[in-house]
Amino acid sequence: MGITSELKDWIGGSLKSLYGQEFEAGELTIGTTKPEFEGDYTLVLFSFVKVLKKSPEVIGNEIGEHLVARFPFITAFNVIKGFLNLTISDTYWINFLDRNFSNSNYGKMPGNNQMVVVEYSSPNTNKPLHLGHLRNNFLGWSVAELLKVSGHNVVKTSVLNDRGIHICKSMNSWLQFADGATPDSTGIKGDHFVGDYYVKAENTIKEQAALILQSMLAGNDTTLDNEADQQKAATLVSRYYELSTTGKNEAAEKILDQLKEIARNNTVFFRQTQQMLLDWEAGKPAVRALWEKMNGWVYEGFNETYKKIGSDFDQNYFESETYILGKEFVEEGLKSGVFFRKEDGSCWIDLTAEGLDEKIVLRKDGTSVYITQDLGLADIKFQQYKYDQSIYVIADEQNYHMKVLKLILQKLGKPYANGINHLSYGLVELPSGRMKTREGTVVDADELIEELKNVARQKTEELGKVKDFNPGELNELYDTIAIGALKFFILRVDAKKKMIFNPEESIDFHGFTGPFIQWTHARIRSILRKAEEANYSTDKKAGSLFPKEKELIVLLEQYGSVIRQAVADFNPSLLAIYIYDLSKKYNTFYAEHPVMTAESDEKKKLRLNLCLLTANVIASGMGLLGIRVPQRM
RNA sequence: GGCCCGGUAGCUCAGUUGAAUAGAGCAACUGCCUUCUAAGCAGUAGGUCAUUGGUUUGAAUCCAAUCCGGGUCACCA
Repeated sequence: MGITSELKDWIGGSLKSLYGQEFEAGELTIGTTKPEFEGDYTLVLFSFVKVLKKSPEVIGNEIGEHLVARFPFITAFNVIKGFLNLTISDTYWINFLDRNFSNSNYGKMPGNNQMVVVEYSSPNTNKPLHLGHLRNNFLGWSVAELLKVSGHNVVKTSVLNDRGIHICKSMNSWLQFADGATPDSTGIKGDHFVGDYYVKAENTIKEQAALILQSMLAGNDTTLDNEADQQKAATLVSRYYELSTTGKNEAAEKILDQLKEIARNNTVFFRQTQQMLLDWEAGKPAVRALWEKMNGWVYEGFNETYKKIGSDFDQNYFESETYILGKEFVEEGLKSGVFFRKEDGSCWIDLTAEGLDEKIVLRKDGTSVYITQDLGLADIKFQQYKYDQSIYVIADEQNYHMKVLKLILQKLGKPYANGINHLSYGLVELPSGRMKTREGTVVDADELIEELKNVARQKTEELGKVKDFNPGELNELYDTIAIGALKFFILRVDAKKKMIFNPEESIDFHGFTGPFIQWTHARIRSILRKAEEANYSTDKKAGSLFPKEKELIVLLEQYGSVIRQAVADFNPSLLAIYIYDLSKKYNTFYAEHPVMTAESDEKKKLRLNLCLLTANVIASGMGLLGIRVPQRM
């Protein structure tokens, strides 16, 4: 189970027999001993002082003596201030290493029959994936793997946002500007190809809107095609002039924004796009065919990128199929009084008692809104998988939405509501702030990976350690390093926090990075290959450990508890940090102790086992982050 | 404005449910490759943990207030 919980058991036993007091495991604070003190693990004594009415020194000595007398694996103790430092015997650690060095399942937990659905990625089909999507993909994939390794059954799902006004913009743009061009005819990757037409659409709307705005400000509103807009615009324009002539520029700006919005909605291009959406909903064959064709291009592009970054899904849901869902929920909610209908026919839920607002669940025209669709999808997922937990990997912009989703399902008395969890992650920002598609400040996923591959190639050629690799092997290595650098860079930071990506400084290959860990692994493999060539083997067992050897084993022993913590918190960064610490520790050990030329056979054997277990834990841990480790680099 | 999240070294980030002198990497400086891969190791320097007050044997961590930054409160998804 892990040395820490074992120690807690032992200490709990000592406390009971010494003082007749029961303590819960949570009441015992145990951590690794700071390097400047003697010992391996440390118990904090302050919390016992009040209950036991003795000084920490006395308590520490009494517990220490009791433990040393009862457990041969605890060989020594010392009490400094309020801390009891315990030394675990070398034999304990050597035995641990013996038991696990060749255990290929080290760190894995047995199955627990829990079903977990993880929804992640969920892109729009009108533009290629960018850095923000990557964080989502890496997190979702890694959390799913962490759940698997800790014994859960996992289904990875994705919702493709494949319909809506944004998709129609790309379609309309393609019709007007493409002249029949396709990804094949141009050689452009499908998702980028469609994304380019989306950008063209936005630019067209912007240009047309600018003209309309100009004309509105000149007092000419005939370009607006309905009276309501004309009146609204006229009022806003006069207010705008009023504010700007009296120097209230900030308020005037806000009015101008509203006018811009009206102008956008009145452009010919936008009107056409709206009509297209209506035609799509009516099932007009030509529009549907175009829609399918263009989405097909995007999927081809996505699949290529997914393959490159290692994302995979057991089940795809399509918004074009789910957007009508959830209406039966509304009926059900109205009947049970959880929802109510307003005069205009729209349906709502009142969440003010929970400190939230009223939330609409059905439009007055009877169509579903976002939250309604999600209610329906949650239900479909449950029917399909009978999940114990359903995890949504979604950016923290949607914290409120997810809170509402769970709350509504709870109010409707759905048994699966409590299993809904939001893995909320912060946005990836540039030093200049948020990435914006409209402003072209988005870091494209494919381009970024290509750049990193180039850096990997350059660096590898410089070092010249794999000159015998063939082109295929080299390409695979560059992929491994580039994706490793990128994934580690993103996964090493706490998902909840927003992170800043600086494209100038780009992603490093030294220090606290993926390539450093990959290189450490390659370095270990190199030793292990040498040992294999030498056909080395012995039955001799070492009897004692050097500090660097012991520290490494102590760290290796913690792998399982790190995984448990990472799963419990849905937080792969704990694992990333751990693997880095382990690599760092190994390199320190490496610099101090030779393996193949060790001072004795038993030391050589011990260190080879240490190398093997370290390599296995690095490979397995990196695997859980979705990062491959090379044999050589 | 209501609600939510954040503020730790020049920069990017750690800091489990409060515990010993707040840690890494990058950038700067010093050593170390005829010995298992130097994408490394060892070391130096760098901090008013946003501010103020409180709780506690003990606070970066908990509480309150203030300041700064972000998100959200759509018949968009």
